Amino acid sequence: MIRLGLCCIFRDEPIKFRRTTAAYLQRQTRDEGLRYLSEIAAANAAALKAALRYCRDNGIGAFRINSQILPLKTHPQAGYAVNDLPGHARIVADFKACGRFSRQFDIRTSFHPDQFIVLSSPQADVVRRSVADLVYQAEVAEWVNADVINIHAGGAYGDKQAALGRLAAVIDSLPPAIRTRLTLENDDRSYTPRDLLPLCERSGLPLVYDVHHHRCLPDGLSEEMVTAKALRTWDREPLFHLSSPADGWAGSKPNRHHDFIDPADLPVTWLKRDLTIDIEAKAKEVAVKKLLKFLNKQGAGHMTGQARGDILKRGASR
DNA sequence: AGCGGTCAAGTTGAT
DNA sequence: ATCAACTTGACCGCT
Repeated sequence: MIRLGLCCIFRDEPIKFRRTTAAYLQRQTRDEGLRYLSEIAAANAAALKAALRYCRDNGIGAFRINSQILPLKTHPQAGYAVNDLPGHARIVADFKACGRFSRQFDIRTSFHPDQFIVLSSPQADVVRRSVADLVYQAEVAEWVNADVINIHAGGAYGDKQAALGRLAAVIDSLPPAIRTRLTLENDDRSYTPRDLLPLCERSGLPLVYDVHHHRCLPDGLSEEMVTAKALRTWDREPLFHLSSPADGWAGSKPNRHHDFIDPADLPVTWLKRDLTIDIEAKAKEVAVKKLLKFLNKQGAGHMTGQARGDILKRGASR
């Protein structure tokens, strides 16, 4: 029932995604740069396939794809169209093969555009560039069968309600490829579940409930309450986030992520339901496998007969 | 071959 | 007023 998700990269497994920098590209001719970007894109499509295969083979049910899978795609100078890349047909075909693999083995994929993607900004150009990046990520999402593009609400600018109003207006203007995948996540600085739930309910956007952020920035709503409300914003399998604090809850910086997940940080109300939990832990696949092992043991421990093993959608022991 | 400074972008909050 | 912290390494220039 529960599936655990791995975020973007591996700690031990030799699966790497490549990148480059604008400075490096700008020292070359346009053609040389595009050839280089094409190599990286092809390598990243291969790495994604390897990542999905790893997930399948290790009982990991979801994989978050780094937003730099096509590096510098929308950079003002170094940016490019897919069709500019030499061998683009093959590259797109490779990504689409990842999409078929994802469907075939039920490995859910998602995107999490980084902090520069801000739809609530009062600066029109910031919003324009953010939307351009979402267009790119939605294009790749179509290829690879990703059903979630998850963003934060952005800055508060001293007036959260005004910022949320701008956000809602931008959301309404987005093309379907983005709109149908877009989700909102509570953050640990400005926007709590209490802030976001009304917008989610009104705009029909699912809430990606990050319980770690909620613990860092509480809003008076209980975890049980937010869990229940967030579940209702989803028209498909919900996706939540989980992490543990690096130095414990009493440490100086509880918002920093630990290498692993302390099972005590997993809300009990999340168990035994259809749910994707993205594991934000620095030990990456090692941390996911460790939690899977714990949950399997746990599931077998307090359940009997037919229910045995059903706690997890995908078993860890293969 | 290996090391380490640097990397497109926005916003906040700590100093 | 400046700058690290967010996700987090991987890359590229230099020795």
